[in-house]
Amino acid sequence: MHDYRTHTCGALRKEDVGKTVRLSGWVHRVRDHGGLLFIDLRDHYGLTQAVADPQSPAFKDAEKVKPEWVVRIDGEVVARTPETVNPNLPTGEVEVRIKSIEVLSEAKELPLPVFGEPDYPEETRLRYRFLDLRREGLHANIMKRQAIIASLRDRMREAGFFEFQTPILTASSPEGARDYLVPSRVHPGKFYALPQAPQQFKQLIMIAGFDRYFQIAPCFRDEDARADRSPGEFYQLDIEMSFVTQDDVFNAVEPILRGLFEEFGGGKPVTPKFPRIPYAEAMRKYGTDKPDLRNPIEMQDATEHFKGSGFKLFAGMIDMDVNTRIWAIPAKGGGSRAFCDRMNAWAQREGQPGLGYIIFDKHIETVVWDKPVDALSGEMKPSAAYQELDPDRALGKGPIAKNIGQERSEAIRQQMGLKAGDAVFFVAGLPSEFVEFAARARVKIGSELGLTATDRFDFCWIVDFPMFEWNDDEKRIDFSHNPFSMPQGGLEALETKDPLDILAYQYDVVCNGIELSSGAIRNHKSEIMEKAFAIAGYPKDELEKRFGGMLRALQYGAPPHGGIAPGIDRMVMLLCDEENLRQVVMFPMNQQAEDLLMGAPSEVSPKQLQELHIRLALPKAKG
RNA sequence: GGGGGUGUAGCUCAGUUGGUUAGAGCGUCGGCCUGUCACGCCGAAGGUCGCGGGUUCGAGCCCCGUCACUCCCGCCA
Repeated sequence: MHDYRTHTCGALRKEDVGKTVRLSGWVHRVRDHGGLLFIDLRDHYGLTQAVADPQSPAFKDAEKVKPEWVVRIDGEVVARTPETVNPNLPTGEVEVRIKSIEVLSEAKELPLPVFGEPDYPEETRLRYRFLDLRREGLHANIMKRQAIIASLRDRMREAGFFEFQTPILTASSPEGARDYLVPSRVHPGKFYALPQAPQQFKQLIMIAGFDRYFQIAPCFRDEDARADRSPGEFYQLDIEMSFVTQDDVFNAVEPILRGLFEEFGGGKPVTPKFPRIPYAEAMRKYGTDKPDLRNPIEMQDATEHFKGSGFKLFAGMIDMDVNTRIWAIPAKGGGSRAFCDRMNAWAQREGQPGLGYIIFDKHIETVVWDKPVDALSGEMKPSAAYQELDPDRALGKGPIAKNIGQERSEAIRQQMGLKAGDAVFFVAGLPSEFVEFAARARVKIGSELGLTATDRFDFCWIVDFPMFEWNDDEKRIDFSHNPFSMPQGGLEALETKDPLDILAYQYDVVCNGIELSSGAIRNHKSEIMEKAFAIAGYPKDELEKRFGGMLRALQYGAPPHGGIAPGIDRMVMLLCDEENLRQVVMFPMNQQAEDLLMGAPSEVSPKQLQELHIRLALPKAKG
């Protein structure tokens, strides 16, 4: 018989009744009835109930075991009587009658229970991550993560991609995030950097002629953490393809993402054909470049309706500044005073002056009869009654409606496609200043009114990002996304158009309001790269210094190429329905970028520093 | 770097207007219990109320400082 087990704790079934078996695992729960003792034995594969009675010579040993001890149990598989079957366990039709039990490893009193799934402080969980990982929910998430990654590898290979590794110790890139630096022992005073992404390497792989690359790529950025953003390190499904247009990238990646979400999304429907929304349109309709399309609300411009209107606040703003815009946010089913006031109060809490609205009520008017109401009695009884005049119309209510009048209110209602019982909210001013709030109002209205679906994966491509943007702090033109993107219109556009009007073959893929990835068709011509960097204020020698390798590669026959890099952690979070990365990463760091289990970062010995030619210049202690 | 939240038993939390000896559930320990699977019942141990200072006759509670964790802003080509 094997030293530790003949079966796993998830294996035994009714067919195994009568077998003598050996199981090893952790003591999950003990239920001691005095005359009868149950031990739930757990391993990776499942849970099996073992039972000891006082006649058994093992009873005394079995009484001693405690939760999370590791034990080996020898015994006989017996069928449970019908009334004692546990339908919640795959092994619930049988149990193991204990013949002998041996303790392989004891456990101290637990700092956090493995049994059950309540919340525990992050610090404890991270310090005892190995215990936390034994718990069912986290264990399942980590297993799902590895299945997702395995599936991605299969799908990528099936789609004709090849997995290549790229260096971890590489050169610092001055663009983008803060680098993690690694001192060089051999070259005093010089440093490697960990890659923020294999961006340049994957382009070099294309230039080297390998045609289709992917990698489950570790990326390192020394930036502060968020709930959905690990400090330090994370993984991307890094993809690059040669001789492709933007459409080719979409056509390659979309089925992989859709298939993945269909496979692991628990049956939630996935967008059959990802819509492609230009950046400018997304900003106009949703106020953001990562819209949650489960929320059906689309904003519209309603400036015209307020021009010269009796609502002096908005009309005045329009007169003062031609760039003033009034955006309307439709709120189906939001046509109640209580709801609109609540939204207004919310806006004020958010630091806004308020959130103007029109409520659309039923088109009802008071009608006075001066004819007999009761024909039989003939009694003359002038009385008031209400009549719904026109079910296709609605009556605008609220201060704004009062000031702009019914005609303009009705025009707004028709433009927004609203009915009686609905409402519309307005944000006013310069779009650049209010979009962010408008986007939040859209999200708030959608969720408050229950308009936003919760049981779907809604994908879209955001396309046609601007190549450059105005950096108002430094009063200069910046790259708005990736400096390696191909501008639409190529060199000619760069030479003739206003830089801020130039679009790039730059795209994002968004799911449920979460940006999964950016990607681009790359700039494969050195002269276009030189021109683009010149517009962003980098002279040629600067470009040479920073991206010399890349620039050189572009001068020796670079194929047109492009790619994308969806974030693995975020996809797993979506598929595990988790809000926090720590629920889907095996050994995460805390928000201060510390590994509490291993004790990283840590001080190193003077000898190590000496070898690296490093002397510390520590900040003075506070106080 | 900045803002918010939290910090009370091993764990999750309650703790009234500042007022006697700071409570509950889970866990731990002891006892009882032959069909439980969140077993049940009885009992016990377990507290620097994050830390330091202040106000007060009196502070878990109020004030100041500080630390830790967390969420957010900045940052993340």
